[in-house]
Amino acid sequence: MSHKTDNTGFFRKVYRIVEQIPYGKVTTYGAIAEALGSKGAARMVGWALNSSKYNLKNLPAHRVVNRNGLLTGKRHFGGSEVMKTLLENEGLQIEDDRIINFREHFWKPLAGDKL
DNA sequence: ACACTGACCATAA
DNA sequence: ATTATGGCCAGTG
Repeated sequence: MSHKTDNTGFFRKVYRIVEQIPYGKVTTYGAIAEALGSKGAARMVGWALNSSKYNLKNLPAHRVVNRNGLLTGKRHFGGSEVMKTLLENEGLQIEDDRIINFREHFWKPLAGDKL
């Protein structure tokens, strides 16, 4: 993995969207990939966020969950409850690694922004 | 250059 | 309901 700060292309676009997720809102890997024009590249979004922990530590990566509102990335936040706690601090309710009323807190990335 | 992996997703059986 | 499969594409060995 690259521990550099020179993120190019796809990764940079992912970061650009993630940093726009409003406080208390969440979005999904697939939605980000779709906004980027690569619908099937949802897996790469997670991969980009994985790298982000070496580059951009302020990135609100905890606001990205899978399409079911499941905290699938929790194991990459160090402790097992870290991601959950971060979200709860933003007013979300989580039960069994799933965001309650996920749809109401979902934020759709703006597909139009050029990045 | 090739094979495999991955914080995913949609579809099919 | 669950499992299997293909796609997506950057990174790594």
